[in-house]
Amino acid sequence: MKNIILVDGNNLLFRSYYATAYTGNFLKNSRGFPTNALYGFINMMNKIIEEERPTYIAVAFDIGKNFRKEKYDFYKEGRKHTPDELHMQEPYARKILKAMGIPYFELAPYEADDIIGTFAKMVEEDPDFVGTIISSDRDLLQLVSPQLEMKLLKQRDYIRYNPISFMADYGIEPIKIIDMKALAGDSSDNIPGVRGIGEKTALDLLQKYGSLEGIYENIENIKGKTKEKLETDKENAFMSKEIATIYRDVPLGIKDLEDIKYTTKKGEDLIALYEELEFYSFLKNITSEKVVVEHEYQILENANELPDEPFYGLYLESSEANYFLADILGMGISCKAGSYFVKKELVKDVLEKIKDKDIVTYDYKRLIVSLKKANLPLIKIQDDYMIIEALLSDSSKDDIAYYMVPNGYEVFFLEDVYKKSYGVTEKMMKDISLKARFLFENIKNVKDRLQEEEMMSLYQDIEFPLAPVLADMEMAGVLVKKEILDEMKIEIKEQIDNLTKDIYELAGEEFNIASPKQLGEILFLKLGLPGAKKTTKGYKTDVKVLNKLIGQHPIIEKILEYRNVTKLYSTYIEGMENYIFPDGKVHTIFKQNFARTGRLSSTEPNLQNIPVRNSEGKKIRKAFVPSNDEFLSVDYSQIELRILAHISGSKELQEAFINDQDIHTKVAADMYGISEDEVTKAMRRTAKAVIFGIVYGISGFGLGENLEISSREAKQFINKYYELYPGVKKYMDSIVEEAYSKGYVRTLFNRKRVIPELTSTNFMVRNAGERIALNTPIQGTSADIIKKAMVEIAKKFKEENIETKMVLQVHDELIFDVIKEEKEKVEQIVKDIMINTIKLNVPLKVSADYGTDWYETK
DNA sequence: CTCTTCACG
DNA sequence: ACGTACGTGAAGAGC
Repeated sequence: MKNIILVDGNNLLFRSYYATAYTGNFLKNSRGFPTNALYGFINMMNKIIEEERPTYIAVAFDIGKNFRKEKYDFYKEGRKHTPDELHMQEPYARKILKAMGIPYFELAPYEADDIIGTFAKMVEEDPDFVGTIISSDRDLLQLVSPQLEMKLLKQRDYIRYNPISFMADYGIEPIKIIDMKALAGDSSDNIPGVRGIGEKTALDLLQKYGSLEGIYENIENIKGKTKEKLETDKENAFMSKEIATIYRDVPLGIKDLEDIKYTTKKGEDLIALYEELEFYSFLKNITSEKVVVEHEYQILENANELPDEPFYGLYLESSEANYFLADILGMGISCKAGSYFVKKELVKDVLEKIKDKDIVTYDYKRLIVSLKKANLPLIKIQDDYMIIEALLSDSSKDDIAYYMVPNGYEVFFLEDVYKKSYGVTEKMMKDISLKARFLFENIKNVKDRLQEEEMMSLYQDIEFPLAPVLADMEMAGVLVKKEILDEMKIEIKEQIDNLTKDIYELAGEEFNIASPKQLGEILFLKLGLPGAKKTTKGYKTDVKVLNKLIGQHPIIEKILEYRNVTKLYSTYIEGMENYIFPDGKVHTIFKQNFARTGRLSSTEPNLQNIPVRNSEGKKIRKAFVPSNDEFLSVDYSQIELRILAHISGSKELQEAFINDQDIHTKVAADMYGISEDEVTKAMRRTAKAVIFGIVYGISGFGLGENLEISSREAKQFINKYYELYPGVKKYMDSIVEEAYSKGYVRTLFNRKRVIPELTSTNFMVRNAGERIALNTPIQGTSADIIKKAMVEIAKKFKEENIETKMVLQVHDELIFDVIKEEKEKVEQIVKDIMINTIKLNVPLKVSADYGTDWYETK
């Protein structure tokens, strides 16, 4: 099959330019020549080649006069003139394509769309071809056909349309895009359409009457204003249709599609261009493409064969992602003298031999659990490459292959390793030893970078020592009483059955209540309830929507209850039972370096989202019981707010914490201008919502939704808060400004988060970036503090020979499985460390609770 | 495989 | 005028 790719070159170049242009200070080479558009353009072309694997390709550009504009003066009127900085880059886009071996076309008076249209026609005349059009311009959707898809580029990703998916989204055939433009017009091209008719009405009309012509033939069946509008602007409609129609017979001067066959070309011309533009990263990619790291290794037969050296790279490969279920596939060891594959049977001897040496590994926590599980000796490790890379890179990956493959170390990705069920192949042994070699060769480099980024202390004092602490917590596990879950199961099953029956009766038919699509149709079509909100697929039926409908129909409350109980049933009862190991415990896996703020996350099962807010759901916690005598839960009170008080320097806020006031009551009193004993529950609730919202960068609208008040009122609350706490407002403004200028923010412990959203041209995405800038230092510092406390607690427990186990962390809370003789001592140590692990300008406060199951704890 | 919904801090 | 609170993980539906 011949795969053809048709690229809208102008569109890609424009998008790349505007992606970074708004700052006014974008990429230039050392001679001041702007290169920002080209940089993005090359990136996109490389990605297209890599992802689409074209066998035929053409890029189309606009050039010179344009026949639509010649005929209709207003066409594309009001468009800003192409900025000089972009104009200068245009010829280079052509040169680069030529050097890449990618044919491009431009021909006045036609536009890029018409050129693509012409190729589309040629594709349809040859059944051997299939292909994809690439652009963010929706006009081109009219060319979608059974042979030709379109990748419609969006801000961050894209949607792929074929005739079927297009029909599903729009309810009309792709070619009818033309008729839609004829009716709704297009403000970006200044196509008038019919005044007063937008996309929604246009689609409705087209779904009914098929085409623009069909609509006017049936004009008598159309009522009211719409009819009037259609009659007034009939001429405009047909003219708009003409303008929107892509021309498909551009004289391109090629024989057939064989003329645009693609053959990779990355020769000297391209190198020269990259050098001129100073695109060193691209240069490295094309030159390093040939540089595949050669790798020799030995299969170790005896531990004595391993040379005695001071420093080794060690990599352990598991048979699956969850290391509590996995087996050891083998181990790689690398040192100056060479690289070795160590089979499972020999791991023990090798570990004995190197136990006092310097060792760097990848995923220390996995190593500890895997060795322990296989009854192998645990050895001391100096560094964990995975943790270091996670601190350094913007998106963390738990698969070492992501760091190796781009550098020429050719290994399988874990996804593939875990798929293989036919034992340890030669390729796998090679890969495993190569991974160890990669660690050996590159650890110095990443540690230097860590030093440059000033995160060495974060790594050495917190993240690295935390890995074995988490390993111990995971291995300790939490005991779950299956009998209790089973009891609840029976009870809840009955509730579900009853609710199902009631709902069917109230709806007048049977349907899948768990399907938002079917439920939406029942509620809003069949029962005709008001307030329908559409998503792309159907109606929204989430809690917010349903809550607004309470009182309108008795089915609503039943559905809410149904949602409650089925969630409990499938996620927390059945779901939890599936994770219980033969020892009667669940062993969650904490992801240490995944969350962008530095928080932990918990998986298989997630023990950080066990119900607590709702009294029915909270009962699940009765099933979690201590292995020793009691649970102790110690949580920080309002840690994020205390951090805000500290880093913002707000004197008012700090004082409130220093005086140990109830912060929500205090803020409520200030906001309403009354004394604290006059504050009602509702006032406190409002203040609390405002305080939380501030930390997240909320808008008046958002707070209004949350409190069910008007946006205007909500905005007034927010302004009042800023007035009372000017330090907070100042912090918010300055951290956002700093984030824009540096491109990243940091926590108190120097953890860094790059925020690419801030460079987006999209208003929405940029706003989200600002909120991230605001929130990350707060959430992240809180994560740093509790991580540090955990390390210190584990250390102290060890020193004092305490056998009580720390078992869970839930962001601002630590849970211990306590031996009763150690109770007082443990509580003292934990509280003391949590409070004093860092000195802020405000005191930290904790509260402790005991229980014989998790339900009783608090 | 993506979307929607809902559980937690 | 935009579209509307940060950070997660799991389950079910439906393509």
